[in-house]
Amino acid sequence: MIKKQYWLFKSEPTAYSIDDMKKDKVTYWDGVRNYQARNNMQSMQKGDLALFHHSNANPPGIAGFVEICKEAYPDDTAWDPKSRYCFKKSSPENPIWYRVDVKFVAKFPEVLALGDLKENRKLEGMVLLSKGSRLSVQPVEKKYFEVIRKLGLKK
DNA sequence: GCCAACGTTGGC
DNA sequence: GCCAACGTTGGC
Repeated sequence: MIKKQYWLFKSEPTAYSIDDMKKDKVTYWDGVRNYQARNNMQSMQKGDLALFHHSNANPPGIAGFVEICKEAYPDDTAWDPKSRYCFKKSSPENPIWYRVDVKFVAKFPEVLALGDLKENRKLEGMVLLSKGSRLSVQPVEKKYFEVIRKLGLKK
């Protein structure tokens, strides 16, 4: 049994929100063009859980969570010249970029606003809350994940 | 819309 | 391999 890991995805709700996720049930998380985020995706294992964060939203915050249902595989939008995510150095022989499939698990009744999370002392030290944290795919420690899951589902 | 923080690019 | 310039992210 491999130990379960926890993650966080950021998404702009105007582009793809938790409601889209809920409607689609399963989606592939593509378009990631940042090496650190990619490395995180390659570390994901089937069954891992990931928080779903709304960025550039009002308010920004965590809207629910999802489960990884397919591990990293090449993101073919990277060498599709028609894709807005096209990346010239990428090709089927040398994919560079990867994506994972995720499955909807839960939408929190209310978004957990970033401002409130920052004031929660149980979440001190969480990557998302550190200043200037722009990474779009982040690891989350289990203790933080559990605190957030409880906060989100309790309301 | 501003701007701080961070990543990437490219000249040297 | 340094680092300045530039682009992007994302909270506010």
